[in-house]
Amino acid sequence: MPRHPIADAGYLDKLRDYYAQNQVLPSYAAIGRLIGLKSTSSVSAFLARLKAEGLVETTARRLRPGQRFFERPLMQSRVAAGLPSAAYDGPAEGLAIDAHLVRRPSRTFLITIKGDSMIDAGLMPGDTVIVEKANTANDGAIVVALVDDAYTVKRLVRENRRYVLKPENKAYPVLRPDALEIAGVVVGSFRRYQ
Amino acid sequence: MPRHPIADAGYLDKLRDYYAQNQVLPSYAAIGRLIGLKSTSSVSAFLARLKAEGLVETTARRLRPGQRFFERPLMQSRVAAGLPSAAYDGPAEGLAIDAHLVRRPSRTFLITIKGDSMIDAGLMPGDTVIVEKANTANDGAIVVALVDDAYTVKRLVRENRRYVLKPENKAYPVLRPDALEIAGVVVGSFRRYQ
DNA sequence: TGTATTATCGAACAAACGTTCTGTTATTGT
DNA sequence: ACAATAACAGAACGTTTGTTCGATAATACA
Repeated sequence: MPRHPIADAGYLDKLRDYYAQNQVLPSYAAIGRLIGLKSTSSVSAFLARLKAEGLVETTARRLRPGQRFFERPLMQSRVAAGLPSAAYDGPAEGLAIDAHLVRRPSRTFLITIKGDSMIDAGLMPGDTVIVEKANTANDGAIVVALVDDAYTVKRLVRENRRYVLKPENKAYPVLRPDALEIAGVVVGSFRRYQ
Repeated sequence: MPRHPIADAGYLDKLRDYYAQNQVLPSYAAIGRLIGLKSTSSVSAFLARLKAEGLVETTARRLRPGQRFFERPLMQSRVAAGLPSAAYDGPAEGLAIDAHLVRRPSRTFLITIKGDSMIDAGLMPGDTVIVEKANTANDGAIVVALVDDAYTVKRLVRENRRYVLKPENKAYPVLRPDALEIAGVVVGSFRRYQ
């Protein structure tokens, strides 16, 4: 009795809302209560549909969001009409941002940018960079290096046979420390206004 | 028998990594396997410690991440000695990225920066800006405006008696649209490398 | 040394879990 | 009008869940 031909869309929205607020998916019974299904078998069928679409997965009897679960319309520059309502009124972006930026939490730390030596790379004073701990890094990567007991964020560049630390600001000189100790690789950055 | 005085730090790391990869917390038995505890009662005790610190919560028999679960250690520029190992200093300086950047989830959406018109403000092509929906904005704020059916990110500046949209790149002209419709205010931005 | 304290294990257990099967009702297509 | 289909409810089920209790061993402190 398909009362709502494609009610799944609305159901999914509610599931996403719940996850955004709780960082957990509810039990089948709770999902039923949430979206208005009285039987867990109905929930099971509903979830089977979502599974087929890659929206959720089950591993070891544990329901979890699938790849597509977090897909949401990112605003495009071009817009047909109206205001950004496709932005999905639910509070899900927060977690998406975190997962997007932090891949390995246990190896990740943050450093606040001091000064404008990396400004041409778009790193302004006060910005926070996301760093993954590492002892080595590729040529051209932005790294956090330990120089004179202070962390410094610079671009690692190969110069002849050695690596040097290059600021992204012509007003600053290239650093050629005797011992170059790398603390980590910058994998992202963020900033808040005001 | 405290074989590891503060082993919880390492345990927590593993939990966080697991969550980052799976978007779900494992069952008690699986947590035991993950961190090396053979009894679910040990896991229960371990989790009780995390609960006391606000790192996880339990609602209706369902384990979920707490507020502090997503905090990342924030390093200081100056470092006394050694590498950043401060992963678990109790209430250490930590920052939950999503909560930091997204204050009002229901009014927040994201836009990807196209072009280099805001590069002097540190917004590079490909950066994502976090936008709070609003119809008005303060003088000097970076806003998302609707100009010719396209979203554009510019700085809102008062010029005589009207507001204009000022790029942060001298190569671009100031926009003086007849009708200035503001979609939202940029409250933050982030970028991922590679 | 002796006594708390803490971290862990092992086992027992009721509650909750998700699956599966059967039956009912509404819609769709012919 | 009638079969086929789809969405759902309800009940039965074996499994898994997380809690709790008692016991053990290692450290910390007096």
